[in-house]
Amino acid sequence: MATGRTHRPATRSRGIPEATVARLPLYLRALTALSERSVPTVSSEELAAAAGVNSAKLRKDFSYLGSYGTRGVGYDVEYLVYQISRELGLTQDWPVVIVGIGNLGAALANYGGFASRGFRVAALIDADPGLTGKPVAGIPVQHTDDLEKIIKDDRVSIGVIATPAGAAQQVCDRLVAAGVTSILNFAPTVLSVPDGVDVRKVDLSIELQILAFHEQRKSGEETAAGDGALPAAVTPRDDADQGPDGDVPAVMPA
Amino acid sequence: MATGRTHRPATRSRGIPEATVARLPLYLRALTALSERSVPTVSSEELAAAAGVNSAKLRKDFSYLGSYGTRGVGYDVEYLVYQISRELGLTQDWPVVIVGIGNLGAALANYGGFASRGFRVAALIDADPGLTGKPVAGIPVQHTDDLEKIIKDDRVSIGVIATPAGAAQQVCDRLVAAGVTSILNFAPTVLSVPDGVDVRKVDLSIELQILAFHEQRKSGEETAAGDGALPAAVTPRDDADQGPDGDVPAVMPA
DNA sequence: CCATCTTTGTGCACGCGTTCACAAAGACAT
DNA sequence: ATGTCTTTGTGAACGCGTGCACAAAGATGG
Repeated sequence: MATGRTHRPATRSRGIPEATVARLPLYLRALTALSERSVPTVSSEELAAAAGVNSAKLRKDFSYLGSYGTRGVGYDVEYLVYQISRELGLTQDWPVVIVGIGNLGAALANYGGFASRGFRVAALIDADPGLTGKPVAGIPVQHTDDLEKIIKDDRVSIGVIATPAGAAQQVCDRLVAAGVTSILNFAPTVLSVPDGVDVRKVDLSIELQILAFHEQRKSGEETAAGDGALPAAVTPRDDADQGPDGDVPAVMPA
Repeated sequence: MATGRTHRPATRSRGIPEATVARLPLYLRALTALSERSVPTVSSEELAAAAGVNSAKLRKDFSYLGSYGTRGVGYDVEYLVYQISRELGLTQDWPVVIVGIGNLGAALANYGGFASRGFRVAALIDADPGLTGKPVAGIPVQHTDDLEKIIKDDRVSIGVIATPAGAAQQVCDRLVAAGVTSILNFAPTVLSVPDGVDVRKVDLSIELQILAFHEQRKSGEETAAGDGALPAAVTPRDDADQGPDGDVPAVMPA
């Protein structure tokens, strides 16, 4: 039933791998910086360093777009900026609605990176009548009742959900029903959407927990002689009374 | 030189795959919800549906932690909550500092999901002297000058960077020098960190661009007879004057 | 105690993504 | 025109992640 699918499974639209698509914005950012410094060309090695990836990976990524480099020279910065922008669809206008204007929603509305690349905040929507009409980031907040009308009038296809978890699925359903086919979800919930709708999630809590996992590993490495690596800069956190398997919780399985 | 590495390459600490670690918080969230409804046990099928993943994947994920299920019955909810929490390191206290108290930093400070699972906002730090002392989310903002002291006094090992892009690398360097070994980066920049330091990034702009890519694909599918899927609900966006390869940019490569 | 039924745990195969390593291609100097 | 030097583009191998499909394990009922 495709509930909560985040990365798309294997639809790979025209041959550009999903992993490559996810890196294109990174390259674009690095290239834009070079462009502003009027750098004419760049080698895969330099650009890869700027984007924080392997140079072979970068070359293979670009090879999916076509042969835009010149051997012995590198890539033309301006040309590549245009090609990647076009491939990502950033040469057109993407109206975006943000639903849920709390702390996070307001921060997103104020975020400059939005407007920079083809994205335009078409509307801010919140369920709180007290907010209706109040400007946030220069845009008046509209009430949830008008959600469908806003989506349709402005032909919005991308929605950002920044509501509490409890409201997210309902908002999502309404967005999709009104015609939104891409959703960026900040609410800590798994969203169910029909086929043909893309969902990407940004989950602060999950990221922190992943960091905590690795952090814990760095601290407690008593048992099992180290498998190499783990060189320096490890604060030796003294109170490591967290037995690797010792104590049992109050509750036991039947 | 390991610059800007996000997912760790292949260090796989004790056999738990990175992909599994990334899903554990998802399972934990679903299990916590079940726990609050006093559900005693859950099958892999049910839990997988709640977490939005394949049931076989979930079972394999759990198998890396050990054999915590009972065949014919399922998994004990409370026990699994504890085991996953322990594995993720959430049974201990993780002091976190947030650097950069702008719109986003303030939103993060107010985010409840922080405190819920072992994470504690130890300090808010900003370079603006005008902010120093002012409470945000009930915590007084401290000045960047005291960053090192705060990190060391509170034994902080996780830092959240919510500064503008220009300041991020510098803040990162100071955090790392002071002893932070895990960083969650919200600034749109590639961070360079020494080995042994984990960086995860949350980049709104990148997520939107990935969505735009797929959105563009949904709209313009003139050439190349569809490879199946893509059934309905596609707004037929009329003005598709974006030739798949036709027009050339103003700037051409040499 | 045995049969049946449910659900876990996992062997296996497949596909995607990454990386190495190198041949091909072009720039540039002589 | 020829040779050298740089850098791209990619074939091939490898490893990780995913999902199928099934045997093993235990619960449950007679």
